[in-house]
Amino acid sequence: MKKVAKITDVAERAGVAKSTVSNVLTGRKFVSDELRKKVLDACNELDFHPDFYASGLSSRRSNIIALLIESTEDIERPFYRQLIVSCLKEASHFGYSLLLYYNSDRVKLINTLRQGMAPIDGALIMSPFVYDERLKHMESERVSCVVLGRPGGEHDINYVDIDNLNMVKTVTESLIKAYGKDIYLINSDSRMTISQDREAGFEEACARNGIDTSGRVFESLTGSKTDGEKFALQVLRKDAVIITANGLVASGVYAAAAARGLEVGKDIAVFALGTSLPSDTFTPSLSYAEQNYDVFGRRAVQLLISEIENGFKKESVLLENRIIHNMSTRRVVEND
Amino acid sequence: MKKVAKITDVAERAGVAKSTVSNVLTGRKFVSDELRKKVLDACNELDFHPDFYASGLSSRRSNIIALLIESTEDIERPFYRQLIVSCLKEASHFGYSLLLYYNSDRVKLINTLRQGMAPIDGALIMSPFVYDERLKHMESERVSCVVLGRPGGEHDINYVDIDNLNMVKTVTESLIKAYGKDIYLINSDSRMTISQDREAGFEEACARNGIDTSGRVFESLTGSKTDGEKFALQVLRKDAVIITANGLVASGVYAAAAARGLEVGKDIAVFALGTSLPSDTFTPSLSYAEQNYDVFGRRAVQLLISEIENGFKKESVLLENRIIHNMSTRRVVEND
DNA sequence: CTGTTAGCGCTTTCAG
DNA sequence: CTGAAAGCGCTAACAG
Repeated sequence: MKKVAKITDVAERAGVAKSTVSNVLTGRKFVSDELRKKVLDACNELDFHPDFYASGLSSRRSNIIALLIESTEDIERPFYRQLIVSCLKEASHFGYSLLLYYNSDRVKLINTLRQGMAPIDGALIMSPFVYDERLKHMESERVSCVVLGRPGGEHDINYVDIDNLNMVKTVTESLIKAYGKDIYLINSDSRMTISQDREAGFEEACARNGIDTSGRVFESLTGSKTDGEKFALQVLRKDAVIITANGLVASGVYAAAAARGLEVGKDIAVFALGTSLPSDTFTPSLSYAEQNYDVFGRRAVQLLISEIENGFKKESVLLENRIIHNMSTRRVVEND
Repeated sequence: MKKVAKITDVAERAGVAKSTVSNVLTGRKFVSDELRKKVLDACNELDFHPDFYASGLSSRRSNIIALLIESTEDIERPFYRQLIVSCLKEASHFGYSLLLYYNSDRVKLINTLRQGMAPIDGALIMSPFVYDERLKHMESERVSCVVLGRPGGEHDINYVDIDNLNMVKTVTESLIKAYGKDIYLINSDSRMTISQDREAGFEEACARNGIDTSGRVFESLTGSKTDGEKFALQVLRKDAVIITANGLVASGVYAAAAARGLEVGKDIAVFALGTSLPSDTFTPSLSYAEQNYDVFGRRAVQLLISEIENGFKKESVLLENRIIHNMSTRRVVEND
């Protein structure tokens, strides 16, 4: 039964001081090549591996970042699934691992941000947390944080968000120009800030074109094909435009159009503000806004790691979506 | 500038011994209700939170489990995205968080399994790791592990896998019975064990029905619609059966069928061994095997946590997929 | 650049 | 149940 080597053993074997071993391991102080090699050799010979807890107890560094998710969120959504993967990739790229917390108890989640409470150098948090006063009361004694989404008010916390408002505004305007003023929005859960931003963009564009939006915005809580079909059947006529929150809802609109004998793209327009279904699984191909959740996660991680390694500097990020016009809004393209 | 409370402060405030505080916090020894309350109150008043590193250094427990992913794996695959989410949900359910490691260096990944190398109580590892001899050489000094996928040979490590072989065998047999012997498999990357298992199942069923499989198995490395269309066009005739690795490839087969003037379900059969596209986005609806990656991850986590908390006990798991026959294999249903 | 030493904050032991 | 004390294994400060 061989014992596990510790830093003392390595020092002894290499014939150097304990601190020298520590210095070559952490790289925080220069050590001559000769000694460095001796130390490294000794480490190999003894199959030495530093202890995480012990080094963390002194250095307070773990090379781990956390992603905090409140379990009221539906983590099965494509958004989260993509986000987690993107964050993981980017974190790994910088030599960090990603620790996922998923809890219904926000207090627990927030407490995890305290220095030393969890083995993390920093954390990615979702925007609702920012409103929590507890977060304010621990400004000084918490780890680095970056917020995902739009935080309300002023905070000394960096954030990353997608510019939903301007995206929807742009889309709405170009659709009105190509198809006219009979335009509708089938939005998702209005409690989500993303829905609020989207609706605001829609309203702004309509206002500019003298369109009264009452009766023009629907809320689909399920985000399902059924909902899309149901709402579309209520309003669909020639030259109508329907903007949907996602691809599934759009597929319902397609079904409604078929039922009404209207040709998508030619008679009516359909645009999805986000979709996890490939646009060419639709006939005619669906126009949509590319939800770049990938860069969303990546930029957030970059911001966080920069803050961990170089200290805080105010530098939040607003990302633009790419708008893809396919055959379901063909008049827009033909206009150009 | 208030200082952060430590266990000594709590003890002082509660008027008890340091060890008593520790005992109520860890729950490892009985403490009278009276004292327990005093301690808990003191914790609240002082806003005390135990230090992760310090308690880990003594107790060697973190309530964190890891998922190790080699970065040669394409983590964007639906499999991984679902797996991560399922593991996270299940881990949280038991009060654990999930730490994700994603690295190209397998040695580093394996070293992470050593006791104390990382703040983890156990780890989920992918099957390729198991073949690594380094893993064997550290049996005694590693954390608890559960393998995801089929490990070769005998190991004293529990694993969870999906029974792909029998699933494909069953599907193949019932398709032959309903449509005849002109059957094909468009498989995915043959280096993946899942592909091997699937091909084996296909071969077994064919052998039993006196079918020579040469020229009947295609390998689609891209798993794309294009590939499905390409291969299907080579072999598609009336009464042909094509089993595909996924839904995208199946959509290519649908396209090929249309080009040939063959009606899916009636003239030919299409079956997807897995698909991330909802089957009703296909017309006619696609038959498929439900890839239950969700229970896959959950069972693995359950196994791991049981091992962490109750010690190792040989109890691996083989999961069955549910086979869903829709309109694209309608003769199978009509046969019944 | 080296080597000693003092912690880091908690758990555990053991005699009272 | 208490209280003192001995670690856990490493980092960091400081005198050489």
